[in-house]
Amino acid sequence: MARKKSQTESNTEAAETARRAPMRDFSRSLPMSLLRAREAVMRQFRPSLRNHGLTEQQWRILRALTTVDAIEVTELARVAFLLGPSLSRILRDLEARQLIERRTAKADLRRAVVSISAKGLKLIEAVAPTSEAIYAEITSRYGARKLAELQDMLGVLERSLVAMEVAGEESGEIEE
Amino acid sequence: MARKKSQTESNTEAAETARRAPMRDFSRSLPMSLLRAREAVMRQFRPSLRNHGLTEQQWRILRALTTVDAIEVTELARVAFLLGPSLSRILRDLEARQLIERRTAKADLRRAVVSISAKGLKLIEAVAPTSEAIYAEITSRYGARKLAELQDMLGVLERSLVAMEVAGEESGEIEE
DNA sequence: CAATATCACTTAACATGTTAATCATATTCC
DNA sequence: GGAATATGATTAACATGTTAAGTGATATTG
Repeated sequence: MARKKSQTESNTEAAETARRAPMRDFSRSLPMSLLRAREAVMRQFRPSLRNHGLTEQQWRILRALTTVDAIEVTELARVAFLLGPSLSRILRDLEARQLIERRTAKADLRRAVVSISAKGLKLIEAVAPTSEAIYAEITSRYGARKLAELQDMLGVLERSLVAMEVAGEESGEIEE
Repeated sequence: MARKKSQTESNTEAAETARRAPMRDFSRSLPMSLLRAREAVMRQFRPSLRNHGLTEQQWRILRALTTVDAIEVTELARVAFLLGPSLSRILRDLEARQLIERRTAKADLRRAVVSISAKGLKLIEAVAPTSEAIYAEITSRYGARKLAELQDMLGVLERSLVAMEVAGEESGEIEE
């Protein structure tokens, strides 16, 4: 875990040292690499979405809804990769803004079925050109082939971790 | 785009169709690939961190602090890849839990300098073995070489987007 | 068929992400 | 030197991430 300073230290000097060569190892961890890469990508999209009054997650949901006639909430959560509570809140807001429509399944009153509204479709169509242009620019800068390869590798990584059971509960907190 | 149902459809059937082959294209976008990969990785670490009363971000901060004697808040934000407001809140909490120490720079009263406390170091040392074991397991499953290659590609992606000015303000919009 | 478990959300509570505004100190420029 | 401006950090406000608990509907079981 990177050697620490040893004895009597001057903090000013240490701060200067840190400014010059700061924590190479730490910032190279896999989670950090993924986080920074994703942030670099999303930084490109956010301003455009914001101009249309949409957050990243709201856009994910509307975008997903354009590819189906209707979909149940749980399935939508899976596809848009959102947790239930987040999705619940966002759907409430999108429904209030009349960008989506929601109704209850007749066969099972527990289930709600969601679909995009005409207004929602119009909004998506307004945003899509810019988004696609940005995506094309990213692809062009990074290289289409390399991009496909990267996504393959990410998919493999994801699948190789699915089987890996969560290792967390080492120290016995068995109760409950 | 996954063929849609054709004519007279019962919504139940449509939902079933979506369950089987849902939105391949959408879930293959780069942001989604990165998000899912990162989530797959973090899912391994979160339970262990949680057992020690730490969130992912709190751990990032403490971990970063172990590699320096002291560091200014802005620099810490850069290294731990957190926005100022998030860091501000987290530092307040970590300070209240006496896991870090904070003091004001003598030369510039605006700047705060943060360092990890003995208690914080002890906590990190308690978490580190499990974290390192998980990281080793991930590396082993995915392959060390492949992992290094993936991180290289992520770094290249990140750097190739830095130059890409944010769309929506085509370098025109100078001030205000 | 009634008690119970399970399921599909939804709410609650707290932590962080994100942008804008604020506050105090530093720096610049006249 | 002092007003204008810039900078470091925090606070505010709102949206989402995350886990736990709640609610109503459906499935299971005895």
